Amino acid sequence: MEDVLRSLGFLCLGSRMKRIGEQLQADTQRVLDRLDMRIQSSQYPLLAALDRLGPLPVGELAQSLGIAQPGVTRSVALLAELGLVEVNPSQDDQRRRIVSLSRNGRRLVDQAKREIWPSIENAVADLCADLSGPLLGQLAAIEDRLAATPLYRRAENAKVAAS
Amino acid sequence: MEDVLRSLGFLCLGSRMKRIGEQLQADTQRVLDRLDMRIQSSQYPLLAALDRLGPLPVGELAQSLGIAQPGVTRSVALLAELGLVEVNPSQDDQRRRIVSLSRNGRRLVDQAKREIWPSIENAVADLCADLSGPLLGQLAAIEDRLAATPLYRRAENAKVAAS
DNA sequence: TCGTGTTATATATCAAGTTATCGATATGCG
DNA sequence: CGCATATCGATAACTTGATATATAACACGA
Repeated sequence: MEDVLRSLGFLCLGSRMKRIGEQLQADTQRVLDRLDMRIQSSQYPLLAALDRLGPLPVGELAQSLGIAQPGVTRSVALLAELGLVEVNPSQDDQRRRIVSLSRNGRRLVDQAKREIWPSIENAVADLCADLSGPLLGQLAAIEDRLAATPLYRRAENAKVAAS
Repeated sequence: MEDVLRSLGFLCLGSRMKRIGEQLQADTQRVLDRLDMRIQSSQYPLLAALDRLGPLPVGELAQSLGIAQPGVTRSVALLAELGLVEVNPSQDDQRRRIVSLSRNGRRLVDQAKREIWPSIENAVADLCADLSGPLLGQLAAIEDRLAATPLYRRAENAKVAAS
C-alpha cells in the first residue's frame, strides 16, 4: 500500500512531520511508563522548561515552549492537580501567575533526568544516527527505522549497553 | 527567551517535529484559503490519496495516509457533508464502504493541482533548499527560515517567479 | 482620579489525532 | 448448516494543539 504522504513529498511535509512527531511521542510514552507517574510524555517539556529556566509566568512558559498560552494554562492546571507544580501570584504584578516545580515535581524531574531521559535521548540519537543528505530522505529513513525497531526497544538496548 | 525544545535536542524530537508540522499546516492553510472552499489543509491528503489511488475503502485509506481508522471515518463524513466525496457500500463485502471523489471533489482536486499545489510545493521546497547535515540542524534552519519569511510569502514569490 | 487602552491569564470552542469498544458482516471449521 | 472467530467501520471518550473572547489587573494621560 503506497504511503501517500511520502509520495507527495514537500506538498504534505507538515502533515508528515506531525505524523512522525506523534509517533515519536507515543513511543516515548511507552518508555516513560516505567516511572509510576501517570503523566503524558507531552507534559515533560513543560517540566524540563521549569527545570532549566526556573520559575516562570504562564506567558513566558508558553513562549519558551513555542506553544500558545491556553495550552500552557491547561497543562499547568493538570500538573498542579497532580501536585507537580505550584502556582503563585507575582508580588509586583497581580496578573502574572508564577509557575514553579513543587517538591514532588522536583523529585520527579531529578528521577527522570537520572533514570529515563538519558535512555530516551540515546534511543532517539540512535534512531537518527548517520543520517545525512536531503530532509525528505532523512524523514523516510526515520520512518523506516521506526517501523523496523520501535523506539522503546532502542531504549532498552541503550540501557543494556550503558549498564 | 530560550527555546527549550530546541535546547533539549533529541530528547523532545517528537514534540518538536509535531510543532513544526503544525506550523507548516497552519501556514499552508493561509495559501489554500485562496480557493473558496472551506476545507482544512489537513483534508487535502485524503483527497490527494483518492486522486492518486482511486476509490478506496476506509481501512485502506487510513493505511495509505498513515493515520488511524477513526480519523478517516470522521474526515470522510466531513467531506461527504461538503459534497466532495461519495461513499458506496462494496458489492462483494457489505462491511466495506468505498470512498471516491464526487464530481465536485474531482473538480476541486483538479483546480488545486493546477493552481495551488505547485505553489505550495515550491514554497516548501524553497524553505528546505540547500539543507544538509544532521537532522537537528536542518530542523533549526527550517524554524529560523519560517520565522524570517512565512510560507505564504514564499508561495507568493514562487508564483511571481513562475509567471 | 477617572477613563482608556494594554497586558496576562482563563475560558470556551474547534480540530484532528489517538485508543477502546461495539455492531454488523464474512469466513471457516466441525 | 450453525456457531465461533475475525474483520470492517462507527462511535465514544480523551489528548493536545489552535483561535477567539472574556476578565482582571496595570499604566498612563486629561
